[in-house]
Amino acid sequence: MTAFQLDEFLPYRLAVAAARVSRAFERRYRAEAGISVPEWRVLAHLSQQDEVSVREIEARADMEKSKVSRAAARLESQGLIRKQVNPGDRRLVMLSLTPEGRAVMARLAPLAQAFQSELQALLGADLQPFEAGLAVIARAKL
Amino acid sequence: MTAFQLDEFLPYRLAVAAARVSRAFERRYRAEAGISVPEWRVLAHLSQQDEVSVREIEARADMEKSKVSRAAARLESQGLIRKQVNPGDRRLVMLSLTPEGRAVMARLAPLAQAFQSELQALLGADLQPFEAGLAVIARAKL
DNA sequence: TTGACTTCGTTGCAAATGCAACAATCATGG
DNA sequence: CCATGATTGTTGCATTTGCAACGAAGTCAA
Repeated sequence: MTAFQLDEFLPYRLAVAAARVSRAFERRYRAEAGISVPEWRVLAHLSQQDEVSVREIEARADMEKSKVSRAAARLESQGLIRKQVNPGDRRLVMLSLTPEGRAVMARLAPLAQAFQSELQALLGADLQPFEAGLAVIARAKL
Repeated sequence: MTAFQLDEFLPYRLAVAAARVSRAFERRYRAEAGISVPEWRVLAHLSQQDEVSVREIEARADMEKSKVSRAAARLESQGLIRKQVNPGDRRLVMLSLTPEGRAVMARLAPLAQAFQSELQALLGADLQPFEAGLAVIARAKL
């Protein structure tokens, strides 16, 4: 039996790559806006959809609802988002960007674009299949 | 200005994919051996190299040294690894598998192989470029 | 309407985490 | 030899995390 090789183990390599990329990008927006990863994700979600409930972010952003809830609380106390109870279904809390939050995203979006471009250049010809792989994994039932 | 699309943001997609894969695999070895992700990583490293210091694992496994240190402490108290001071350089702590640890890895390695095969099948023709992408990211200076 | 059940978001709590500080050890230059 | 600085691993501490429990709100059927 050949010994197990962690170096060639896909979940491991994927985790390491993701952590590296995440940390690198986090350094940039942390320096620019002083927010954490969960906060960034919530802001980013809100920037592409005006009113989103905690539940929806949980489902789409791969975050525990308590994580979303706490990130939202911090963002609210920083004045970047607003939380309001949905009148139609009072269990739902609708999150939306304040003008300050919108301004922060306006500064962050170019950073994100630039970082993405770096990554794309790095991947070169492998970019398309790489993205396809990510899509497959995101959809797969594991 | 086109709105920022989190769905198409590579770091985000990579993080989500990695987290999904990690959680899925963790469920399996957790059920089989009752260990955590950091503990699995340490064990796996030790199974491919007999004696490894905390420092080496830190460097290669993308883990904080305190994380490695604590995972090693737990594994030692479970009787899966042994810690001994390196006589040549007494700052170094050499970690190695006990027979019990080796037995656990013997049960876990086939699980890992099976999981890897699933992933490879999932990725299909995209596998090679996908792995190439991971390698590029792992090497890149971000 | 009532009562049982579900869904949503928050919170308590124990565990995990990252970072800085630290002691122990080693290396290096004088 | 000594003194200074670097390296290694552990620990203290504040923060973050995941999970379960919970209250509030909604649904549905009888």
